[in-house]
Amino acid sequence: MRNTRADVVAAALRVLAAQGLESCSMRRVAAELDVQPSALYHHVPNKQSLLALMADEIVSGVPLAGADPRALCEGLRVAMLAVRDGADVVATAEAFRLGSSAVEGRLAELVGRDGARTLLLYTFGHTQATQTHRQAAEFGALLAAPGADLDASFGRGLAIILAGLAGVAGLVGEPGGETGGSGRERKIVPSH
Amino acid sequence: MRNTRADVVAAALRVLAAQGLESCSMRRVAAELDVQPSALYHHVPNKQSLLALMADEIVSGVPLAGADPRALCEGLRVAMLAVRDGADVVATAEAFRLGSSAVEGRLAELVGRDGARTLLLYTFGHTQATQTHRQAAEFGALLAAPGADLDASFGRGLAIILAGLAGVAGLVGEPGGETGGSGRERKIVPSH
DNA sequence: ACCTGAACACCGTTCAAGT
DNA sequence: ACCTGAACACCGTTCAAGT
Repeated sequence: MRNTRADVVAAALRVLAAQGLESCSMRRVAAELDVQPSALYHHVPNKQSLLALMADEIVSGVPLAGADPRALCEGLRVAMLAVRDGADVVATAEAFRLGSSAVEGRLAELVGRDGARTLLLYTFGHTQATQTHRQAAEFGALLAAPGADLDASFGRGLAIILAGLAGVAGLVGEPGGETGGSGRERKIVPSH
Repeated sequence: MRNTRADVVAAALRVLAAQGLESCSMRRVAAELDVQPSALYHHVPNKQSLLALMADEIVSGVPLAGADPRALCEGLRVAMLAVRDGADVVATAEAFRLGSSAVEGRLAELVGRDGARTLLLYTFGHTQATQTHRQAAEFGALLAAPGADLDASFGRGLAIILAGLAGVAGLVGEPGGETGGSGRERKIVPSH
C-alpha cells in the first residue's frame, strides 16, 4: 500500500503552506508524493473534495468544548491564519455546506442559527481580507500600512455582532433553528 | 477602432451571465468578441483587472444616495444576485480593496468604519452562500429545501448587526475611522 | 491603436493497462 | 488496491509582427 487518502491530504497541505492556493494543483500535489497526477483520483473524486478535506484539517484544531462564541470565532480565525491561504480554503469549502459544519453547529447551540451564520460569515470574510492584505503587504504593493490593526478591527466587528445578539436575544425566536431545536444549553452573550 | 475597454467588460459580463464564472476565461471572452485572446491584453493588463471592472459594473446599479444601511446592503445583495456568480465576482474584487470602495465609503458615513466593514463582509458572505446554494439546487444536488428562506435569513442577520450598531453607538468611538473623521452626517440606526 | 499567430508553461480529468 | 502512461480539452500570458 503506497499512499492513503490521509497522505494525499497531508501532501496537499504541505504544498499549500509552501506555495499557496494558486499553486496547489493536483499535479503539484502528485509531484509532492512522487506519483502521477492520475493516481490522486484513486483517493479523492476531484479537486473540490480534496480542498474540503484540507479545510476540515485546518479547522480541526479549533477547540469547540468550553468556548464562548467570541473565543470560538477567534480560535477559528487563528487556525485559518496559521496556514497560507487558509481562510480562502476554509471559507470556500464551508460555503458549500452552509449550516452543517461542526463549528457552526456548536455556535448555533450558543447563539442560535442566525447568530451562528452571521458570526461565521463575518469571521470568514474578515479573515480572508486580513490574509489577502498581509500577502499583498509582504509583496510590498501597499500604500499606507493598515496591516497590524486588522486584528483589532476584527475584534470590534465581533463586538458589534455579539452586542446585537445580546440585544435581540429576548425579542427574536429560539436558538437552534426550526428543525431539532435542541437549544437547551444556550447562554446569553454579554455585550462586552 | 475595433473594440474599447468597455466592450471587453460588456462581453465578459455577457459570458459570465451565460456560462458562469468558471467558464468566464480570457479565451471565451475573446471569442465572444471574435478576437484572438491576446487582443484583450491591449485593453486590460490581466484577468484580475477585468474581474475588478466587472465587479464595478455589477455594483454600479446600487443607489447610494438617500439609502439607510439596511437598504444599502439589501440593494447590494439584489445587484449581486442579478448576475450569475455575481457575488463571487464582487466579493473577490472588493476584498482586495478593503476599505476603498464606494459602497463601503457610504456605509462608513452612516455607521462608522467598523460597522461598514462588518455589514459588507456579512452581506458578501451571505449572498455568496445564497447564490452557491441556489445553483446547487438548480442542479438537483440537494437533500432538504432550505432555499427560499435564505432571503429571510439574510434579513435576520442584518437585524442582528444593526441592533449591535445601535447598542454600541454611544459606547464606542466615532464613525469614519481614525483618518479623516468626517463623520458629520451620521445617523443612529434604529434596532428594528 | 488595435489586432493576429504562434508559442510557453501550465491546468483537471479520464481511461486503459499494469502489479 | 494502487499506480503508470498517454491522451483530451482546456488555461493565462507574452511577444514579434502586421495594418
